[in-house]
Amino acid sequence: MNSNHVTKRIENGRRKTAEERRQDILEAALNIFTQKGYNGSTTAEIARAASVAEGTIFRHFATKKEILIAVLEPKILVGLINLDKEHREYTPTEFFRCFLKNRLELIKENNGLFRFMFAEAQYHSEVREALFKAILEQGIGIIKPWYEKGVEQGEFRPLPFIPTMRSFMGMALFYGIFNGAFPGLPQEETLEEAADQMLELFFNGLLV
Amino acid sequence: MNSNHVTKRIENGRRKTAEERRQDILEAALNIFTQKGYNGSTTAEIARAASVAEGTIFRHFATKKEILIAVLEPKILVGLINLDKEHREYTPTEFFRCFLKNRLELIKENNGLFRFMFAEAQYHSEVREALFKAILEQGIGIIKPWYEKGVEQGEFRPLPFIPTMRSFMGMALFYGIFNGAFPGLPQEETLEEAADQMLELFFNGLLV
DNA sequence: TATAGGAGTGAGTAATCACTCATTATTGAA
DNA sequence: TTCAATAATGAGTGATTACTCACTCCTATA
Repeated sequence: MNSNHVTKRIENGRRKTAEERRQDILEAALNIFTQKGYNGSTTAEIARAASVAEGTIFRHFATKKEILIAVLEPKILVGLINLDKEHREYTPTEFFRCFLKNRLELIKENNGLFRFMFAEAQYHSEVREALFKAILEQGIGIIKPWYEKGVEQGEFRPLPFIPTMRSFMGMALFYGIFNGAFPGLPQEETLEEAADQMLELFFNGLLV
Repeated sequence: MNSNHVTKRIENGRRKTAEERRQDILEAALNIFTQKGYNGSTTAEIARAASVAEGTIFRHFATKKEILIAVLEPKILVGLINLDKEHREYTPTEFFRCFLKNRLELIKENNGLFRFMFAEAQYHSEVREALFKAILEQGIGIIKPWYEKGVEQGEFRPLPFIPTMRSFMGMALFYGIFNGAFPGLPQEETLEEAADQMLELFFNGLLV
């Protein structure tokens, strides 16, 4: 007996479009996923959070895993920083400063998402490969040209690129992701200060 | 009808002790957990991997979650490095070199475990808190005295400790954990070389 | 040798899961 | 207004889950 059927409407009385419903579900799924992990979340829970019936979910996505992919797909490609807005002549050093601050902001704003992505990358090869590709693209595609420019101009020492980039990314990710995971970690600094301290070490090292 | 009952024995014909069985189960559980995650693993699977009946598991552990805790408990405390074996007069710089190599080896040997711990820390507060405590103990308890000694002796610049330590740990963890997760990452170096390159950057910085 | 009790077993259980589908609601076009 | 197409629904389904328990096996002691 399916008698009390009332489809939800938005203000102007229009029923939501299929695309809007899809987005509702994805948004709810991301929320639940980041809280409980993929395997710890149920489709019933996601449906409740999205205010739709469980069956509706499977009208928009064939399987639960398809939701996971659809959730991460647009998020994983957020590699493009808007360095270009000023666009005028960065020195390589300035580029690194700007890039780091940009990444730290991004990670801070999407903290749960980032932690979730790295966690699930272990268990889902699709996620792992997409994330791997994104990291490489940022590292090789964006950073490397600036790094080489810095070396050519005599601004940077000619250290091997991959290990240097890996250390740089490690600093940023550990600050952004783990600080979010362990909110008790002693950290008085603002994001701006944290970036400056990281850069001070990265550029000049610990030794006198 | 439970008629074909044959308890397994080890070489000398003795039945395993309760403690030995417990360890079998923990070892099997760690294997399964690191492959599929906590929620992705089933007690039936763990039992099969440990060559015991599913019921046996629940004679040794009250719940599945208790297995998780028992698996990680001894692993999480592996903070004590054996720097002391030579024991003679490290300079602070030498300490950092030795500590880093030691940690990289540890992470490499227990790669799946480390990734699993960080992943599950998100979803289980017990794991999170234990891990958090271990990180703090290593950072504050082990590294800090050496760091301060280095500053006093004029070997290190007086940078703020927490951000510096965080960057240091970030480099090490990102190398150890993510390199294990993304085996395709370009990395020709041995662990020894990787450590040296990390230290070169950490001590002297990128700028000329 | 007899026996008490701990260790081990695996079929059974209630709960929960992802997913289905018959039915109803809502739409835009004719 | 009618109607065909599409969207939404939620009870239902078979599979799977963590966990139980009645029972058997094993061993240490007397």
